[in-house]
Amino acid sequence: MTTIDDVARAAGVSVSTVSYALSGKRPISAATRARIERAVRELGYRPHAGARALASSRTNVLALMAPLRVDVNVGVIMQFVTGVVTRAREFQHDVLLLTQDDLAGVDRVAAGSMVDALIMMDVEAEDPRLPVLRAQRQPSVLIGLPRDPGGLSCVDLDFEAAARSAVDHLSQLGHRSIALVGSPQAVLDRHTTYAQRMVRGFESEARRVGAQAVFEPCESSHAGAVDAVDRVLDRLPEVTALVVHNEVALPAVLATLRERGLDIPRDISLVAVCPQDVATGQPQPLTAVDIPALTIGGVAVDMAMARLERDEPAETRLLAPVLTPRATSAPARA
Amino acid sequence: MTTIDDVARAAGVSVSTVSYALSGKRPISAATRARIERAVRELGYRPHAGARALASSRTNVLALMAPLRVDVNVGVIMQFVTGVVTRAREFQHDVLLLTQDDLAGVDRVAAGSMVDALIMMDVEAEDPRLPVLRAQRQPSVLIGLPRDPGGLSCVDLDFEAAARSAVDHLSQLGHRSIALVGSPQAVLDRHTTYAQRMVRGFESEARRVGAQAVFEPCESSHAGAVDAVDRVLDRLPEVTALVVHNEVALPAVLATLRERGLDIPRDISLVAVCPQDVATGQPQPLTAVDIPALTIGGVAVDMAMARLERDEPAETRLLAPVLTPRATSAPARA
DNA sequence: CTAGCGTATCGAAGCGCTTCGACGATCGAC
DNA sequence: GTCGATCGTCGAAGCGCTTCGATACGCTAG
Repeated sequence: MTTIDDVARAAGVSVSTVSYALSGKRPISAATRARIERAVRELGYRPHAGARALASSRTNVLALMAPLRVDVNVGVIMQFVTGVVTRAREFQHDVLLLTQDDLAGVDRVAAGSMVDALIMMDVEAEDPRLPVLRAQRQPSVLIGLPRDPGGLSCVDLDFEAAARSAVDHLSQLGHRSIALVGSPQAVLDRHTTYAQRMVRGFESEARRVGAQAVFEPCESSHAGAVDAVDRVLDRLPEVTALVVHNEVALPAVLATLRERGLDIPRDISLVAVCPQDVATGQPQPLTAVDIPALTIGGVAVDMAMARLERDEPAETRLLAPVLTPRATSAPARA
Repeated sequence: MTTIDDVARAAGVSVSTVSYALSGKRPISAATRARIERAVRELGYRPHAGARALASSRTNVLALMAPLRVDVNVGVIMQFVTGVVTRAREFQHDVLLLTQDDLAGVDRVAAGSMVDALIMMDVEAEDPRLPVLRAQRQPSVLIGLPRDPGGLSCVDLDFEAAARSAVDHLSQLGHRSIALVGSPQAVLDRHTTYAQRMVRGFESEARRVGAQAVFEPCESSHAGAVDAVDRVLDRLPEVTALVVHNEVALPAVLATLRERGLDIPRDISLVAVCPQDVATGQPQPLTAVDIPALTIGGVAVDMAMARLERDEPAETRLLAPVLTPRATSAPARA
């Protein structure tokens, strides 16, 4: 292993000069810097991460807790993760991956000084990890919105507004009977707030525009989708529009509607709440409110860095929804 | 931050005694050990990862390079990752996540001593990362099979055998005209060997059992699936069985067959090569060769640890395929 | 001509841990 | 009663880096 000592010797300067040349924390003459850079290149020098962390109490690593179960929406999670990793790299940080259920992991990596900050996905209303996060000296950022952020930064899509904009869009097209096919019951029971915020926005906006509204949770499977659609048709036979907030069930929902003899958008309009690539990857491009997972992941990193580098206080950011009309929404028939 | 010094003082012993008590590398009397453990607990002591890495040249971190693009099969990747993270924890290791394209990342984390070993997914025949991996002092494990492993450990499903067992199963049911709907052309072009091994196994086994065989690549989209199915029906009108090795296109393939008036398994049998949960999560449970992604991820960690702890030499492990007959394969009609 | 300043560099301390060699005490064997 | 092992513990060195204070030098201002 080549160390900073080797570099210093090769460049004919002291160790501290090398350190300052590489970090830029003190002025170094152009000539000296050049000699050092040359030595670094020729020796293939890489600072030892552990030594650096020990001396500077900065690790240049971020922890990311991701739900690695298969029941949740894998695609969206992957995008969050990608967003985090990509943006982290732009800040010279690497990402340590923890599983959602690894409560002890938070303490291990934070108290053990393995990371500079933590990012946590899929937060629940009363998430048991929150107190643990608050106990650490490193800042953390939540993707999602607990009941009480209390000192932790949060970022998420404004699902309430997303639901409202979906209902609004449909209402403006003349629809008066709208159903929400949502997250699985288990997700609601878990008090994952995005699901609840979605329902709240849906119901309040329907009330405001004077539309009939029913909400049905939907398991993330083919059978679950069939069930949910049938329950909707049963509870609200005059339904002319659907808001679907369940990427996994989406294809099955579409298929079931078709099987029930309903044409989209002739008989029934549909607005999905899902990532853009899911919306455009279906047999029919879906009118949808985008879930900008990549962006959200990136913003989470930005927020972590803001606290780290300029120790800005914790804040909550809710991203405004963007609805893109595509092929699946049309005026209600008179 | 509480340090090992604090613990030593609290327990009334020297620093080295604390270290030995915690690592177990030298015998410590039960009484002393108890005092130390008590101090650790009361002070909430956590060893500083960087300091430990510096002193011991062990980081207890594994690097995992995962393809975080969306075009590949996200679900399977997630399972690999989960398998790796879960198993790594059993060896007291954490996982640092790198993106596939981050070639410099390999050098950064390995040469910078951030990790003890590297695991790389989605290996191509002539992967440009291989020389970089070979240049590091840390061992690496590939998930996949390059043309020349040359000193690197490899683990993967035996896709050639998987294809053979699928063809065999169909052949025994009397099918004589079999098509393989496979990976996207882009994956083949990239020389991802699992796709090639699949095709090779498919074609050789079809030849052996004397069945007609055609292979069609298939884009991972609805349109791509429709295309692929139509091309198959066009090239081999008498086809009675399909092997599908493309989880993303799977639902669309099933839907297209139905749309073309073909009933499964009455008119056409189907064997998928996909993770078990995908096979059983379809509208109809699929006869399938399991891709045991979780297991493979775990085995990758085992192999890394074997080299680390008992420095065993590099080896290649191909997991034997398991075909489970379900609802989509039936005897060919006479 | 000198006081004072900014610039470029150096030396040394210290970050928190592991590990090696040493040492006193205890014990069984002769 | 003595000798060597064995056991439990300690002290100190050292892992590779950052950072603080000091220093040396060349300037400019007065």
